[in-house]
Amino acid sequence: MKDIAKDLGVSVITVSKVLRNHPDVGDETRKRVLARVKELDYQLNLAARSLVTGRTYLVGLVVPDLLHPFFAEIAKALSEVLRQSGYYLIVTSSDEDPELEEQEINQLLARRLDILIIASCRTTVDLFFRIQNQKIPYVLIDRWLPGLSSNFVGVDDEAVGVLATRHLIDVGCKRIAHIRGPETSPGIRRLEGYKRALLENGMKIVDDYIISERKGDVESKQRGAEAMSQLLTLKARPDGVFCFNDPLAMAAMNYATKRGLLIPDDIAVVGCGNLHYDDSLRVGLSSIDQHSRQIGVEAARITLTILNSKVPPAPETIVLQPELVIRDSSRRRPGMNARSRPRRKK
Amino acid sequence: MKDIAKDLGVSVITVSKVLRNHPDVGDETRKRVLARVKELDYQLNLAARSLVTGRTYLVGLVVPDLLHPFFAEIAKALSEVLRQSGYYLIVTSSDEDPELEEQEINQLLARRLDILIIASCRTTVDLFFRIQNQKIPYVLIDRWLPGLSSNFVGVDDEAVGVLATRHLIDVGCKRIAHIRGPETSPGIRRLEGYKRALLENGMKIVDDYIISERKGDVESKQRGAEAMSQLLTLKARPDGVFCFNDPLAMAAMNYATKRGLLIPDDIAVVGCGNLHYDDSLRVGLSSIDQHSRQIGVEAARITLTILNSKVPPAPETIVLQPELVIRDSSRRRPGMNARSRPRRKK
DNA sequence: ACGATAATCGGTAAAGTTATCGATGTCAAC
DNA sequence: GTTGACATCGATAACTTTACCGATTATCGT
Repeated sequence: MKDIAKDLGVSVITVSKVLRNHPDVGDETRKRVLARVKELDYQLNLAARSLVTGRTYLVGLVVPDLLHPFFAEIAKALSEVLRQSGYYLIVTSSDEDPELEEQEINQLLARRLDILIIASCRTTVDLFFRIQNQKIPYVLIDRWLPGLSSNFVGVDDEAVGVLATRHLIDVGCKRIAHIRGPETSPGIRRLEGYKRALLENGMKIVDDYIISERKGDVESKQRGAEAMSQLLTLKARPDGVFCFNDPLAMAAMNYATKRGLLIPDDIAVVGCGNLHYDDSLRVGLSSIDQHSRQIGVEAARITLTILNSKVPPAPETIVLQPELVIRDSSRRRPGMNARSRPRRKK
Repeated sequence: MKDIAKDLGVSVITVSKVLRNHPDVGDETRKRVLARVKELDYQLNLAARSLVTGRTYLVGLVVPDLLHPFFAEIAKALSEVLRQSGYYLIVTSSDEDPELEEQEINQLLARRLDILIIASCRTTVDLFFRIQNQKIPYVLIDRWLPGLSSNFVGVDDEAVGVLATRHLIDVGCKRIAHIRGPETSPGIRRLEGYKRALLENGMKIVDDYIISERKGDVESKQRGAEAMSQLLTLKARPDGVFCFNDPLAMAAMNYATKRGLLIPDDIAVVGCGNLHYDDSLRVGLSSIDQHSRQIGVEAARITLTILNSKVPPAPETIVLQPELVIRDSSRRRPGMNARSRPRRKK
């Protein structure tokens, strides 16, 4: 900038104004500056600007897993919307590790991002108070924490559990299992929904039918298979399973099929996520759509509202209603369910 | 930092040294500083540091589509490796739009990232010369451009085409089609591999069997269906298809199945990407593994080499060899191929 | 006790940009 | 000719941190 100013016989300030489209500069001068800028293909230093303005135009996104289509879709939607307002996304993955998540967030705080969007795998609120201390706003997505009043965008996870379980009941399942998710709000609430649906329909909650996540479970392929294997050893074998998410459901179905069971006749399956490949699977997977893209869009909207307002607005909470998408994995063919057709051997 | 220094009666410089683990400071002082830092939970301003040191410890990643598991996996691997050396990833998506890619890259240049990693959808090299002008190093992944000597990590795409096509020939296909990818190096080279394999086996190249991508094609679900539909109208219907990637292959298979064809008996299919759900599909999808994770790891390695060396090292090129993974979509059951079994009515 | 070496600390300047406000010039209106 | 309004431009200081080198003290061998 100094060079350009010297070359043109104007001041650095004027050059700066041109670069910011500040009206306070003559047409003639503006043209000359822009010409020289292009000539040198000069690149502004945004780090220096940030230092002065106190804004980085960077939005941090912390997710447990970038590979999971659910989060990838949110990231994509966020990125698209924010870009239009000149904000950029810096994405980090916590790998479902609370420690790592803390480190990542510290790093983002040090970089003075304008705002953070977090799908947290933490179970305590202390870290978020620290964020608030730094006066950096944040929006939670997918998962919230009790005792924390903050912006939140996600799906009604209890409704997810109810919807899936009730559907299994509707198609005639009598012994419904649940392969549950982690100890964060979606895992907890979907379990609650599952329980509520059972109770509302006069069914008992059987502990053996609820498969918990063990620590260090990451690979859903293996976990789904193991969970299903565990269910199949039970004396009163379940005839329906609600799985926390689609990858788990897929793995569970694969295992059941390999063991010779028919889906949905022997055991019906419902997942969650409504991933794009759900209807191309060996057996089309019934799933609960949680509107991932919409979550991203809404989070972006809240983000922009916060960034554009002088004083921090009151926390906003957006809870989307999930939708059931029925496919073959839970479609009982009439007169063709487990009770009416000859039993198969093992 | 000024406050901390004043509180403790030391200079700002000393505080700065402590924060950087500089040895040039006494144990006693170091402890006192660290204590006060924790007390105020003071956050370093990395933007200011960048201004002075000229390094941001940020790595830019530009991909055409974050949702595509291939790129998501690369992003994840990159992020994991780079993090260990204190570098962070800032990811942007170009949506396969060369214009948008240029804007994104400009933005990243202005932010003075230490290095860029790019899966470019551009067909000209001018932009890359501009990057070189800014003295910012970059690594290309997945796609390269002719006339550009730069770092590159990717798979041998001609081998991909040869491997897939030769396999289809091996299982007895006589009329092999190719649903091709975009006009970037992988699309071009895989097509070349396809052609070479045909010629080497004395087969003719039939233009009608090569389905090109039309401009603005993004949704592979629809494109796969349309491409397959186009192939099925041909008088001499193909009995094998090599698809540019797995999502395309999946959509093509779905369409063929819906039209009553049997896979692989009526038409065999091979994709590319070896995605994790490939063996859970209605018909397990044979695919070419392009070692996505490995690409990420190697790119990270090169990146770190560049960042750690004083003078820019000579460009490095890493070409991984693809691997064929055979599943049902191309497994001809003996005595059960299209020629030996009774024809079905359309 | 002396100089030499090492350990510890700090002063100065600089990095690239922008906010704020004051200065100058022009022109029309009265 | 004075006033006011408007357009255009620039000087100063500030944002936070670090590189470089010089200054001070402590330690030690002889």
